[in-house]
Amino acid sequence: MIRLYNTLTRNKEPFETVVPGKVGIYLCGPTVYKESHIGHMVGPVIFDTIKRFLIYSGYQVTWVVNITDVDDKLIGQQHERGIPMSEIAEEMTIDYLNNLRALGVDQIDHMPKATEHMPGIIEFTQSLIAKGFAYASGGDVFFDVTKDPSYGKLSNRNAEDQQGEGGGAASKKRNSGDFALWKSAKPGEPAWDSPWGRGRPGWHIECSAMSKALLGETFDIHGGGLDLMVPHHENELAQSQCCHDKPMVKYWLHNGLLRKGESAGKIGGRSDRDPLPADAGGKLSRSGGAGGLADEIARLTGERIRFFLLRTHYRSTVIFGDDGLEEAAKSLESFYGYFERFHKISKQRYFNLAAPQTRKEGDSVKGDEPLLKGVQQLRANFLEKMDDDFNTGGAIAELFDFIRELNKFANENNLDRFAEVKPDEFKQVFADPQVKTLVKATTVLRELTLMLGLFRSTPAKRSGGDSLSPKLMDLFVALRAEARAKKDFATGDRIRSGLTEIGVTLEDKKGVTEWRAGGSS
RNA sequence: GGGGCUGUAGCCAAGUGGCUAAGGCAGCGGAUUGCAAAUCCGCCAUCGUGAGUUCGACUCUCACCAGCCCCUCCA
Repeated sequence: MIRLYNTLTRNKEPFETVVPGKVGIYLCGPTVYKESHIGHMVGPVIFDTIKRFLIYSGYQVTWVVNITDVDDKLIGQQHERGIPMSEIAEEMTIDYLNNLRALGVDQIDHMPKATEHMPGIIEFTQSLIAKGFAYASGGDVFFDVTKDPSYGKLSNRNAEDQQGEGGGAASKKRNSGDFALWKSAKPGEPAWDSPWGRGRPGWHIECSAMSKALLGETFDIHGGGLDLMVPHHENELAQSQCCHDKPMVKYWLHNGLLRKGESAGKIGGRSDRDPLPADAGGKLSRSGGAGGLADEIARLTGERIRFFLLRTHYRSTVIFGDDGLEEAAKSLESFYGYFERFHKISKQRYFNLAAPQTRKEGDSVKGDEPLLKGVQQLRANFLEKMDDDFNTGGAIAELFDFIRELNKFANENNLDRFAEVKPDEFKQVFADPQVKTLVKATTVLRELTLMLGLFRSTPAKRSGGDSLSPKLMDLFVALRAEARAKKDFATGDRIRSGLTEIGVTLEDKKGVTEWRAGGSS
């Protein structure tokens, strides 16, 4: 049974969908006024994983991520850059989509834009006015927070504690905590016709209108960064609930925020003895200059970032820094190393293994071999962790045990001997019972890593560079082999240590020497 | 001031009212290796502090200490 932590109740609750077998998920996406930063990827990566897991568990899932393409910041950019808001939005949406793709996020079903839902937004606003929850005032429309007795329940605050936006609009409001559903346009600002004159939607109303349009009045999961809880989600919740007179969302999920740090230590828990390094900390924000994610991905690879994010529970605060990233890279090497070994032995690519797509299908994979029994136990552990509020960190831990079991099996049965089999003899490899067992067990691993959206295809960069390098390496390896054949180990070691210095690792396996470049960058 | 979160080994990080407190990185010892690398085996924490509840707490309660986030735009 799946359980998840609901921000609304501050408890882990059993997962029961509104409609049996179906799940609707709404995740708050970015305002596309500048390039995205790594923080924007946390929600998408975890929800991409959640969706994969839910599908695997037998649900039919619809996932919506909105794009906010009209808002004050966009207007600010329009003025600053002298380009129409729509062009900026388009440019930054492309940037966002590229980043998502690089991190393996491809499960989103709908990406609605605010500007394409104006009728729904206006209708929603009218409805709130008609029901007495909102009022028009000087071309603006505000939600009256005093009309909603449960206002503030998500963050457990009183309406009085909310500051509201103040500023120029303050004089038009009844209460300082009231927030805008519709904002009148100043000259030169993008605007749409409405019953209250030309203007644009407030920040929160689009999510209420679009989630209603695509997922219905009550849907299952609403996600977003912790920083959106106040006031964005609080206001969304108030609008939708007052408009429909029924709960908007069953489960509110909030992911923790990333902080930036170069060589940062852990956050908290250091008490008196070990204060946070000075270069750690600092929140990520575009207004604070964060961005350039595309470059970062190019430097680190999307898979490493995805793995890094999934290592930790989604609700934790995480410091995004080189220490953690390097550790993630080393961890990934264990997996990549095994995948290569697996290929040499079995002649099959891990990335091509056809694994069970559903839990039920996977349950039916059984075997009496000790390896398979062990692997099934690890799989069960893995799924138990995922069932428990999508504990990807705990689940990944099981994967390391997986790799160890697999390597051990290969060691104990000396399966590396198959690496030297010539292509015309592959038949005997395929027929070998132990190889078959290894393939079967590895397929179970594949089943699980696919769910995390990891190791879906050949790693982007494992060995380095241009076409000349392999040829040069062959030469070095050959020279070293000659030296070693003559017991001239000094020369052999000289070659190896020299290569190590420039980042190339040599591995002497039975009969052959392999080399590896790159690794962590 | 108000609302929340966190504090587990050198570092990162799961988890539980009572079996040996996951896993990773680093380190140490061993198998293997000409030596390495890779792989495998083993070692490495009493869970911020104090008090309470309990037969029993790291896990529950309270206090304290430390850190972080939100209450302004923010994934």
